[in-house]
Amino acid sequence: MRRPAEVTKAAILAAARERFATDGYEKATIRAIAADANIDPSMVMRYFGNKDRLFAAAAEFDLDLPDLNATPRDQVGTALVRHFLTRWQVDDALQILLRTGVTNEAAAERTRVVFAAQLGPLIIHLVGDPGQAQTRAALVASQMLGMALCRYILRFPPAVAMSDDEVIAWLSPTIQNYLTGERPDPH
Amino acid sequence: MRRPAEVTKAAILAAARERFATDGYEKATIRAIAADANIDPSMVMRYFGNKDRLFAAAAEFDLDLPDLNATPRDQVGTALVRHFLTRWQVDDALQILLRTGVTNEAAAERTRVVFAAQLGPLIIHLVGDPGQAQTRAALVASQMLGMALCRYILRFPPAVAMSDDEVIAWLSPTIQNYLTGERPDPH
DNA sequence: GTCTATAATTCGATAGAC
DNA sequence: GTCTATCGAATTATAGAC
Repeated sequence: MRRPAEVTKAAILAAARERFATDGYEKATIRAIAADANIDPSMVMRYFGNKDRLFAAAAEFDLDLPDLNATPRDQVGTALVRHFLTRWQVDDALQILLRTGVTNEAAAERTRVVFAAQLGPLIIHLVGDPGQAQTRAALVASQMLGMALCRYILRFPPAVAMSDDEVIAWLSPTIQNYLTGERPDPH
Repeated sequence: MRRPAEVTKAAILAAARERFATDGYEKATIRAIAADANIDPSMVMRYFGNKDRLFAAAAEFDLDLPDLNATPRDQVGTALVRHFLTRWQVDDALQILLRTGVTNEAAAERTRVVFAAQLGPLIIHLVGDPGQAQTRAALVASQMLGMALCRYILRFPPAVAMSDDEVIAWLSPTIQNYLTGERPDPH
C-alpha cells in the first residue's frame, strides 16, 4: 500500500518518540520503532539515514515555557513548577531527554542545548546578570529534573504517592528561591 | 596463569562497577568488562552466572550516610549536602545507580531499595512520623540526585562550573527545609 | 514507496579441552 | 582456573527487485 511520505514520516517519528521515552537510546531499536509504526524497518533508514539522525529528528523540542514576566514576581516559582509538572504529562519530551541523555552523549548534548536555550533566557529577564542567570537555570533544572527522575523514571513510592498539589507546595519555595532569592555567599 | 578465585572475582567486580558507571546497563558488555579485568569473558559467566547477577553483585551499596542526630538540628541540611557531594567523588555508587536505573528496571529497583533503606530511617529520627519521613526523603533524593544528574551525568556547563561551596550554599537551605521545615499545605 | 534478502557485527551464553 | 570454539539471537545498515 502506498502512502504519502509525510504520513509515513510522521508515523515513524511518533513511534520513535514513544520508544526513546520508554526504552532509552540503546534499547529503542529501529526494528521495534518500525513495528510500532506498522512499516518496514528499511523505511526508517530511507527517511532518516541512520539511528542518530532519527533521534535528532525525534528530539526537537519546545519546552513551551511560560512568560515569567507576565506573572507576579513572587509567584514565578509556583508558575514554573506547575508548568513543568503539566509539561511532563503533555508529551514525551522531558522523558525522552532524561532517558536518553543519561547513556548517550549526543542525547545529553541535546538536553543541554534545550535547557540552555529555553530556560536560560527566561531567567535573564528576572535576574539581569546573564552569568547569574545560567547558574540559577541550572539550579532550577536540577530540582525539576530530579523530581521528574524520582517520580516518573525511578518511581520512588513516596514520590509517586505525592499529589501534584503536594509537589507544587513543596517545590515552589525552592524554585522561587533559585529564581529570585538572594545569592548566598559560600565560605 | 592460575589466580585465586577471590582475586579474579574482585577484579571483575571492580571492572564491572566502572563500566556500569560510565556506560549504563546495556552498553556495559560482559566482554568489555572482562577485557578491562584482563580475563576471559567466560570467567565472568563462571563466577556470576549471568549479567543480571553480575550487576546485582556489583551494585551492593552502602551510602554511608552521616548520623544526623549527632549534628545540630539547624545544620542537618548542610551536613547532608556536603556528604552527598563528597560521596559522589569517593566511588561510583551513585553514578552506577543513576546511569543504570534510568533504563533498567532491576537497577531502578535497586536504587529504590538503597534510598528507602538508608535515607528513610535517617530522617525518621528527625521527623517522628514515618509516613512524613518517606515523603521528605523523596524530596531530598529529588534535589540531590537532580544536582548529580545535571553536574556529573548531563554535564550542564553552569552546573559543572559551580564550586562545591557554591553548590552547598545554594542547596543546603533547600535540603534543610525538606528535612525540618514546616509541612506546607497544598490548596 | 515498499519490501526481501542479506551483509557485517556484536551480544549473552554454553560446551568442553586442558 | 583458564581458555578456545561456537551457537543462536539480535542489531545497524546496504543492495536491489517490484
